[in-house]
Amino acid sequence: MINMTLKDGSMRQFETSITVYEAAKQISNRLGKEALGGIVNGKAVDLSFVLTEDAHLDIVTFEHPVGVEIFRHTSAHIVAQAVKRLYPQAKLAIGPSVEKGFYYDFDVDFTFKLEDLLKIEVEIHKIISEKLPISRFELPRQEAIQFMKDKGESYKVELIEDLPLDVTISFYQQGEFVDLCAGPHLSSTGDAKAIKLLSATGAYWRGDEKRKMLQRIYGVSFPKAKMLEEHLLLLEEAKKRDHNKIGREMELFTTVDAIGQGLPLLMPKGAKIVQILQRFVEDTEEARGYLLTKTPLMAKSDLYKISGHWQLYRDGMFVIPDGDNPDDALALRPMTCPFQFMIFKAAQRSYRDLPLRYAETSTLFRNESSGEMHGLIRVRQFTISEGHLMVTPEQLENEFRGVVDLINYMMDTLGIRQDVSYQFSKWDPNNKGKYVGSAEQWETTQETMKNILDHLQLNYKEAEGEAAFYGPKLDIQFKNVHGKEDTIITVQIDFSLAERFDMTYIDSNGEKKRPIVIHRTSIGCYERTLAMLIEKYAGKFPTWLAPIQVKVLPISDKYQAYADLVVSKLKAQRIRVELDDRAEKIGYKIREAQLEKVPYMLVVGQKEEEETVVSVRSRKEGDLGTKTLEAFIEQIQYEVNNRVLNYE
RNA sequence: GCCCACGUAGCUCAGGCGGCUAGAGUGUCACCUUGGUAAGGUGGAGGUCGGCGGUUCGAGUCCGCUCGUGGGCUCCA
Repeated sequence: MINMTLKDGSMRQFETSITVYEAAKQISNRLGKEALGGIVNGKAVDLSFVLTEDAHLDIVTFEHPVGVEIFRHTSAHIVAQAVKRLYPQAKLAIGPSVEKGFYYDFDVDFTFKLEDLLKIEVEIHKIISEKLPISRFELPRQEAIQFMKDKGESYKVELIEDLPLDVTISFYQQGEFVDLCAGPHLSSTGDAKAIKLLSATGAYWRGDEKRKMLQRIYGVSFPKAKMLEEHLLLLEEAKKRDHNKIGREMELFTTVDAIGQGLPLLMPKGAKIVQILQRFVEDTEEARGYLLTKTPLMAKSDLYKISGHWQLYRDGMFVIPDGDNPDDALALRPMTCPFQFMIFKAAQRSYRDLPLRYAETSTLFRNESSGEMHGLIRVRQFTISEGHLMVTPEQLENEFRGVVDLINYMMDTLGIRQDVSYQFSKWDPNNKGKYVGSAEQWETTQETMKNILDHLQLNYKEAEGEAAFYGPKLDIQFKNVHGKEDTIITVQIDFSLAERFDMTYIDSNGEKKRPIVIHRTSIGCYERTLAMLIEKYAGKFPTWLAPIQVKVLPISDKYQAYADLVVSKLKAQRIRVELDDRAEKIGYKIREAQLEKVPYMLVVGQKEEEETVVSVRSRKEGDLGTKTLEAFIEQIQYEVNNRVLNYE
């Protein structure tokens, strides 16, 4: 008799040893049909895993993340099998399940074109219909290495050699195809059902750009064809919110070949939104004790040599030669820190002056590599709500909290707080050359930061090797419509640069001390934030952010004079208004205004003129009936002053 | 920087196995219509098919290079 504790806490007894699959069938018919694998005492296993003793058992289906992983991982193996059949010389690298599906990397002496993917898909469907049983076997380390050597799979050999000595080395076989894999997997290739290949791209072996570029095939898979169709439809829908598409359609920004990559132009409507955000940010920061600075956009190399940028970040900077002497070069600034540090240093500071909080709406330049630019999200010139706080060690935690509070306020005001995730970005101790400062400094700073984050009860994930070169970061991440994650806001604690810049303050004992620096942004960079807002609201911005808040639509040109009066009264109240006085019918004008995503339309005709009112139509709710202009102005001002959010 | 896909009118796109004067919708302009809550009608203008070079009797179409856009890799706000 063995006892299994199920995930709902109930207990189940089985006569003798039994496979996970049989157990699932006995628990329920449905579970037997849908089971993809199991979790036994926290460890994911195949359906064929034999239960021999008491344990916690969780049967996983496609509704469980582990089930999805098993499913997608097997899909990757099927892709690899298909590729090996069509291109026997292809060498296998790795093929994991990832958030958006799965991929498999191959070393081939050509590149996969779209038409190759189609051929591979045909072979995949063959393999699925062959219903090949998938079985697991284990080999001792040396035999495993020899086994893969014999097959000419040099990448697999490298992988095995790098495995920890105590780990069990397992393989999975389906038909003629064998792959090194920890598993678990489905029981048969027939269970993989609906696999779709999405793209072929290049990817460096082990993510190292100095090593060989392999060919990666991305795909996605589901247990039912219908689920796959729905998923593909969802991807299409998401692309309709793409800030690149909406931003260009709504004339928020554009790009021009002759100006260059990563250098978007904000058009009047986009610039208006950024201006609104910037005013809001600067006012809020001032209210919270920040001092505004305005510093140069470029500096001599001397400055960057002190900060470490010249040594560690030179590839990322635009360097401007100055005469014949390379030592006299200027560089456009990639960060504001050294400039604000110099302001700190421009006077003798006392502990009574701290904390000093500097803020600047700062334009930065970063020479991103050419394949990196993306709409407004990755650009070469951007403007960030930058700031640095110089604090004493005692003030650090409180000031850090203050920064997080400011950030939360910003995110709440924009309505995006529930859409972000927190990441604690740490250094990579195995790559010390990328950073300034000692290992001890890094470890203690990270510990300090971790404590603060824990006190703040932020639900963060840790990311090694993601720190800035001068310190660990709290990164606030958001995902774009393609599911790609980017940092929108960041806070960093820096124990290094104060030393490099010889920044000091006099403490209460009259001794010189180094301040701790908090690098932070309150709303991130305006271009990227705008991109995120476009995608968040699909262009239907809240009234306070909408570049055009009201469109006045006269029924005909007989009411032009009244329409002009309405427009001028709104303008006098600083409401952003446009007049559509084209000789078109009202239905047509409404349709256009609606497609332009203007929050309010005011229809004016004979009735309105006689009664001196306006007919209000909202983007969201349609016809709202007539109101006096004063009442409408009051309503819109309420929305603007309170920064009312809307989700449509 | 590397890999994949793409670049045709202001915008969205069709076409393309090399062959008359390159199409549509939408926008824009003119005229008619003066209207009541998501598209009224007619007509006109607008393109050296991203750029440069090559193959050819002939290139928007084929080839090479280049610029740009989108998606990945490395990197990063």
